[in-house]
Amino acid sequence: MSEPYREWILGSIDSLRSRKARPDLDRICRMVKRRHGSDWDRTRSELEKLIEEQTVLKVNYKGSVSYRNAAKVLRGRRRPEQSKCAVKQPSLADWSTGDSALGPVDEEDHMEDMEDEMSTTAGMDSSMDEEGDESSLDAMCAQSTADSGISMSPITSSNTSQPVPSPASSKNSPTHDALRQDTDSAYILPDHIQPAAQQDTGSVALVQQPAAICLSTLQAEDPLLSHCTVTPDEALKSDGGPPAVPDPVEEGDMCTKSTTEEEPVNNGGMNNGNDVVKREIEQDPLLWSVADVASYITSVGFPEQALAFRTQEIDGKSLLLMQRSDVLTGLSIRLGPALKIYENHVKVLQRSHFQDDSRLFS
DNA sequence: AGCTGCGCACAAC
DNA sequence: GTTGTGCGCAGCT
Repeated sequence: MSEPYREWILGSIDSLRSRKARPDLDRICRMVKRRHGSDWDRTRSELEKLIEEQTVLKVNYKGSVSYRNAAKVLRGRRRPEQSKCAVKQPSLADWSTGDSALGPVDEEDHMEDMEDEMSTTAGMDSSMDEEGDESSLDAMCAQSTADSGISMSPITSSNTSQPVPSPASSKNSPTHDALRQDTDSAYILPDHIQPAAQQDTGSVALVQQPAAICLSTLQAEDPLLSHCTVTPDEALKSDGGPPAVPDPVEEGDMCTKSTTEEEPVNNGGMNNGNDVVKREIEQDPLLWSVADVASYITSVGFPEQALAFRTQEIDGKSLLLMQRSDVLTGLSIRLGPALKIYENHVKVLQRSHFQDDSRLFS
């Protein structure tokens, strides 16, 4: 999609929200048209694209369609109201793992945090079936995941993408969340990415999907991994940072702990997908575009947070200039992932980059 | 007429 | 009690 539209639409949504107006299609299109003169249909189609890539979330709130700026929803302390109505279909899960999105209190340790990050599955709602007048948009419903590290990433494939079911977190009883029925408001996936389990009754199964799903999702959603055929661990571990930098462990845990730790410089097992990642990593981060940065953040296991980087238009230069506080507070991402991203990736990239620079001058 | 601000009620947590 | 949401109304342009 064209960048201006992203800004325009997100800006309109934010603006509408700030004045307590429902950010629905009508208001969004009207505002974009008024502010920027954009054609209504064009705005609508661009909005559709944003929904598809989950920059915008389409929700059903209090019986009407509403749109959310995904980057801001991520920090939501809870999901929109739900469970007010009778359930027609089992929803997949709590989209926000509301409790865990509340703040840093549950970021006490890495394991807990990783469980936390994985504790959210795609929230979906069958209630959207009731809508009949927004044919195109209806097919493009965004899932929301405040905590899932994966499912917020852009969907690039219409037939391979799946929301990432997350391993259950005993702490937050995600199974219960998963079984909670989204009715009044929920984030919805397009049909083509609706997991099969949602179409039957397999909510529990979904929230406990094996790690392999993580890879398929990464492959489907992350261009850098789109060719990947390795295990999730390999995919995640091999790209943890620039060469010669120890790879953080936790990202590997995102999907499975089945592999042993490897040095990231050991690319012996890398496949094409990882080669892509490697090439990008080896490229000077200074040259990275916003998309490159987002892809990198996604590739190291933080697709949800990558969205924040994209939203804040962090390119390679910005990334190398980022300070700890910028990552921790400037991106509106949760403290746990933010700390990991900064300590394990941003800092590492910066160190590597500036070491290279200093070598040049010495 | 259309846009904006906001009090208020509601629901989730 | 806190927070997110948005209806509905009043004021503004």
